[in-house]
Amino acid sequence: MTQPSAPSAPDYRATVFLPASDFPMKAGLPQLEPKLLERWQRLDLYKRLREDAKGRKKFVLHDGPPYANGNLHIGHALNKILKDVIVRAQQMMGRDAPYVPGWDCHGLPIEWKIEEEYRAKGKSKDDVPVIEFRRQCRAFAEKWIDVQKAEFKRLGVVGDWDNPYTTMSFAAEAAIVRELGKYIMNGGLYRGAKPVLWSVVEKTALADAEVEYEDHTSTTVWVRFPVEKTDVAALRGQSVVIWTTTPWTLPGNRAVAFGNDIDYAVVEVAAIDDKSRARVGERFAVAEALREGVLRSAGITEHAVVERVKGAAFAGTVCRHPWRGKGYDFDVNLYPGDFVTTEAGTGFVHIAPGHGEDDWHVALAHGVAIPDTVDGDGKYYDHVPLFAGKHVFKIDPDVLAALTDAGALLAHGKLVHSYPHSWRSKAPLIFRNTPQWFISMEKNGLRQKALDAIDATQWVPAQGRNRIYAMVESRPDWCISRQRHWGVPITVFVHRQSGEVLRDQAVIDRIAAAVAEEGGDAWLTSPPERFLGNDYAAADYTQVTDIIEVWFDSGSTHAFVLEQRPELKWPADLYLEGSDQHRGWFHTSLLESCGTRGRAPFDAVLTHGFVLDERGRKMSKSLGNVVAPQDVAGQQGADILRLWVVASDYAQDLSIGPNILKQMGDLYRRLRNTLRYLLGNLAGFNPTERVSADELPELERWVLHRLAALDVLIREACTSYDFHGLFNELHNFCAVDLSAFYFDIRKDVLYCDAPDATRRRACRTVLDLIFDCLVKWLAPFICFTAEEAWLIANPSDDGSVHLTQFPDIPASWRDDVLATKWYKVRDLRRVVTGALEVERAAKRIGASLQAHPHVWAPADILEAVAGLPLEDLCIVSAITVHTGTPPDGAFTLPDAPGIGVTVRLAEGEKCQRCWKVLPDVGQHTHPAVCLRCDDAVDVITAAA
RNA sequence: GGGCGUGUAGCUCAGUUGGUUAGAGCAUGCGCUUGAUAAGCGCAGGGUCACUGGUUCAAUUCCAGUCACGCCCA
Repeated sequence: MTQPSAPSAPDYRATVFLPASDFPMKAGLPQLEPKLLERWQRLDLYKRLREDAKGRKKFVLHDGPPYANGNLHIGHALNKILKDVIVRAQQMMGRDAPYVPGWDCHGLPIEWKIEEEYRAKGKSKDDVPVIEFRRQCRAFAEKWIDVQKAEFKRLGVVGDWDNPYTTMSFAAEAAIVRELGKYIMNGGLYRGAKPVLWSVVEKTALADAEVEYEDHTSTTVWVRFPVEKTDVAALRGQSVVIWTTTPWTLPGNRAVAFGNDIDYAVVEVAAIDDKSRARVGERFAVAEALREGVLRSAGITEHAVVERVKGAAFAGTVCRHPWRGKGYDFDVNLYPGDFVTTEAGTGFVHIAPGHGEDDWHVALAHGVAIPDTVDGDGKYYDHVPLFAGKHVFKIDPDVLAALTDAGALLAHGKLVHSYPHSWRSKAPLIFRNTPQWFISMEKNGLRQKALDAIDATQWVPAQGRNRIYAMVESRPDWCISRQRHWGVPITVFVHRQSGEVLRDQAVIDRIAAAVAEEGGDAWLTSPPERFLGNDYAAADYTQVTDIIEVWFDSGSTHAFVLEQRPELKWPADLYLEGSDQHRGWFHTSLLESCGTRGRAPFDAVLTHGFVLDERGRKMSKSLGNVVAPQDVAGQQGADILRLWVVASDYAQDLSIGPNILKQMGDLYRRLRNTLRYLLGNLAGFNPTERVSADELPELERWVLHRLAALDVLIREACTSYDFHGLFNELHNFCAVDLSAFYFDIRKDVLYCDAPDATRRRACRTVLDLIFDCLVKWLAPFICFTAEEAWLIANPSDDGSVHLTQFPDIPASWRDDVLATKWYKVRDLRRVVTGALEVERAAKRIGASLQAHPHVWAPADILEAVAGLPLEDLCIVSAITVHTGTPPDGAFTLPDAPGIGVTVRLAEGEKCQRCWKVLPDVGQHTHPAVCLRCDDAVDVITAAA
């Protein structure tokens, strides 16, 4: 055992260099971060960054605009932090990386909010002038821009917040008008009539993104269509049965579709139950696969199949509309349709060309008239027999009655199924034939240009390419019109006589100039002569009053942001959004740009997944699993949230919740304590202490090698925007290489060597380098903490770690031979450490300095450790190395073959200063110390 | 219902061109230290690699299907 120190043992604590730092262990991020934000504001950091980077190669990440309503949610935070990390990393890798945030301002959700305010006051929006209504929408957007701006800034996102872009600035609106003008001039824009998803509540067509699918109970009907003429003998004078979940579309029926390859049966009814509407002896056709179900639904208990045919046999078949004689006196022809399936129904699909996409295509293909039957409110037009003026959502009983009167109703029922609803009003939608404005996918080869552009783009991760390619390949023409108020007007004049769109660049220029001065209101408030000039008579033209859908706005940001801001460039290096934007912003930006400029507005597109809770579920108020970024920033700090972003694999969906945030807090503490320990041991560090590289001990050179290896990783990861693996590496470096190895070993030197000892100066030289690397590498990630630490090491009124670049690592630091050798050193150390653990468990030692291990090792290991201060590396007071095989009973590890360790107690007494147990303790000038400490105390007292 | 994805320890992530006991860090437990101390060091436990089939001498890895979850579409 060590000698117990005498009660009067001298206290050398004052002569030991313990870490001392103003960098607190406890971060207090919620208090610290706002102060640093103030500092950056005072420094005008964004402007300084631009000045610093002037002339460097640009890196432009173009911000996808969030919608300006409501507070930020965790998805916004993920997106903006990821952007910020990339922008900061590029800047620190030597690029000029400006970042101009933006907002999407027009559109239905804001319009709806304003309408709600009116409704709350018992007023209708129709009571206010359009201009006033638009003014209120604008004010609403402005309010939320301010709120979101503050919330984004709080997360540490650096950018040109004083000068962001918005889609509602007059300049943007004018640019959008000019973009639209390009499609007017090149013929890509056309007016079509087409069934679109329509909300009868909001009285508008809806964009795909505005539609939600929810369960809805529909009335289902099985309807006989009497056959006039057919080649299927058994069916003559009988009927074809259709099934539909939308009885209200029957007045719009103009055809019936069948599947060419489907097997059909003509059945004859033999017996029915008492509730059945079928008639014994009647015949009808139905798909063989659906026969049983149809018969059951119709209450038919016995039947005979009188003929079986392939669907193709129905070609040329003509039916009557069930309401013939009541205003529906037209033929209903049967046509093949590849959308017909045997999954539900009867195998015959009723075709109402104004009420469905498939229906519309069938009508177009066969020259069937496309009737308008329903107005914008959901009421049948006056010209619709039987149902004029009635509402489609209340008409089911009338339709059933009329079908029954006509003897056409075979059966009816109810069905709960997924059905489109408006995302705002939650009301069910209908397909309705409406005049709309489209951008053609084929005119000017837009589709092919877009597909080519997709292949010319780098997609990160690569799967994104397939996703958007499939969409663009199959998408219909782009419907850009909305029958609403809050948006950029579709600035088109249509000739009253010919219906032709006016194509005149001079007119477009006049409109754009007016919009640039007065906003989109100019179109609504000016007399048409202002734009038409003297070349056209206003009386000859009608002015379109629709507005442009918001996706065209945001799809045009490249035109009014990238192209027009001198600090940016077109195309952008990178677009970065959630994976839903394959259908959204990536998609519309691609189309808009390909249609006007022939290529994508980006070179690369990065997508990230969605944020889920810790169990992988969507966040929702009802589940109570929502994590708000404002709460995280306020309770744990924005740096914790930033760490979460960086530690997560954004290529997949991301999880967050209390446990994960706690873990991020733990990881953060390790990083923070590493910085703190570095700062603490660099207290009073003076560059003149530095030791040149060739004087460094091997251990220090090994650390430099690790820094060099990390430097490569950092640059690779930042270049490929792939941070989570890097973050693991950085954290492991701090935990494993530094804290558990280098720092632990060098404590003795740092604390106890004399200040002028080369060994200590070498260590501090390297600590300084580690700190410089680490704080800069971490700066894009934990931007607040990095700044806090940086300012302690580099006090300054106007300095910032964010104005630095990643350190240039000399190539000479890399030493792979040394690294290989030190794997062996650490193998040996692991065996020693393991042996000490056995001693500790047996209560023979406590501190490792009480031990004197004897080590047996193979020649290659011994060669590796030759000349190294093994007792320091193993943190023991003495160590003895033997060649040959270890004795029986020596401690070994399976993965370190040939290395064996036995442990004896170190001989001598405990040095009261450095706590090593050494034979010479007590033989020097100062009492109860070893030789090294004796000298050190001399130096320190002499200096004092 | 269709398209695109994902599923490896409690958590964040590695890994496998198919091949011995599947790794790291964190968390947990135990021990040490008490001169990084609401810190530091060490050791240990913890995984039927979503499930089921198939190919193969051999599958977590390849194939097919199933389930779960997410995004997009209908």
